Amino acid sequence: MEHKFFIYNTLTRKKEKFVPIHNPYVGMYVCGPTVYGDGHLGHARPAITFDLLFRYLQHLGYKVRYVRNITDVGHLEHDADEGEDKIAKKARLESKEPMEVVQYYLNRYHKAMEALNVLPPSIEPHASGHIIEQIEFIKKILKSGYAYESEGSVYFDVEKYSKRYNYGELSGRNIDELLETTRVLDGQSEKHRSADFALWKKAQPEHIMRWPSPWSDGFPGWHLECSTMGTKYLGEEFDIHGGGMDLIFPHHECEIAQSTAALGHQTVRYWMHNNMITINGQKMGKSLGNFITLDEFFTGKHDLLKQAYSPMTIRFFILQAQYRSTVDFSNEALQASEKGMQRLMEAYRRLNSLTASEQSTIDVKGLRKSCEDAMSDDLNSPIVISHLFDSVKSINAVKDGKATISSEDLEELKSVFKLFIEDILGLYDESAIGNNSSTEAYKKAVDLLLDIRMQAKKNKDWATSDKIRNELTASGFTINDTKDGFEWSI
RNA sequence: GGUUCCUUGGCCGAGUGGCUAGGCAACGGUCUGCAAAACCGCAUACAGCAGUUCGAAUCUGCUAGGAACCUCCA
Repeated sequence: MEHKFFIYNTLTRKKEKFVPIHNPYVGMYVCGPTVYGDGHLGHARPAITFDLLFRYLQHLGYKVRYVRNITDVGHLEHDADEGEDKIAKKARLESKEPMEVVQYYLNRYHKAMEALNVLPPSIEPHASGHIIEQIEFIKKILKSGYAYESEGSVYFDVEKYSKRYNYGELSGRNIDELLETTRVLDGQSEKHRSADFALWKKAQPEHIMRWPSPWSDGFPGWHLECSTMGTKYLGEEFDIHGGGMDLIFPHHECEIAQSTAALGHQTVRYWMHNNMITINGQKMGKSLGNFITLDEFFTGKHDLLKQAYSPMTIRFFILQAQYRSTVDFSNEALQASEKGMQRLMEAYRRLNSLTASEQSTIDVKGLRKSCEDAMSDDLNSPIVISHLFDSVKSINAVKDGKATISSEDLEELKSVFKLFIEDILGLYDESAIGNNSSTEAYKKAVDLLLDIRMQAKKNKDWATSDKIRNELTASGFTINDTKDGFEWSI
């Protein structure tokens, strides 16, 4: 299998040709959500970006194992010394078991992801389910000498590590500066340096999420789960690791350090990072309090939203930007996406009612390759969409009788549209009506009404024809007359 | 303060040296009983200044504005 698929590697800061380690198998790991709150628009971005990657890799013929973790141990809220993890805190506030909180938000996350047509990953490991593995991982780092125990906690020794390896290579941070600016630590701290990070944290008495370990009853550090679970399920070396750009430092930098310290080599070939979604030019984030949850988008219930936006509108909106660009949220932009997507899906539907002719006056041949080239250029979904829109014009021209299409070209166009719209971009027709026997009957009934209207039109009985159209419109249907008939949708 | 990055027409958003992005909106027109849909036409955009070049939105420098990371964050 040989493909020219280029992806931007954060580690080298350039686009590189994708070559899997164990062709045709591909391992990809993506940082998933910390489940202590509802998912917001920002969470949709990596989910959709890496869903696009997952789908495209499969289209290219790779056998992909996609691992997306669930962080349910909770990252530390503030400085480690006064640490209380987010899930424990939320649990206390809501008087619930931590795992009850986790389950609640995880269910809601899954529901939102399903609505966005994000395929479930192959494995969705929980950090809390891999405490033993994480402890073993810490032991390896201790054994290699890059960690130290202090007051029941274990910390990673960044300075020592940086003498042999390159701490900061992913984020472009200068280790000397990092160490320089963090040199002053009061003697009370357990950490030798503040640049050091926790691998194991001793739990305070009030800390309810805790597990036994050789060092103390406590919990694993924030970065460890990804190193541990990534290598557990994908091997000591795997192809792709993804996540949001805000995770580059310190999260992914620490991951590289941990894995390298434990195993003696790096584990990840290609690091991919999606950019942020902004709101008024500023990052949408939990800590900034300027986020809009996915449910709020779906229902339109938020002060900043002028209307509800369907899951597919959100998905299309995100796919209209390349994943490494920021996307600025605004009602105008979302409305433009909604309209545009409707036009695209309308044309896709129309494809099934086109009549083929002997010859084509439109050009269909280049489309498949153009779309593939765009996808292969670091997942350039906006270019794919622009190519599809070019074909929308052709489809409409045929529909209007201003152009013709051969049956061969029509089949090709249908095939390419299905492939890119449904299989790769993961868009589905939200206004499509199912195909079971009851909807068949319902469709026939609507068709019958509109046939009667056509008859009335022929007789210039505008009162009857307008009545039928108006009543149906009032019930939520959209009726469009065509050259020699009608189209309807709901 | 340090590191990195961004600034494209009314809005969103591709493009990284010469050749059309695309979508939405607006405007004009065609079609139509009306409406809708569709189609056609339409913006000589690239933050500012200077430089490199036969030629720059695209390279270099400076200026202005903005962002991300440096602390949990997708």
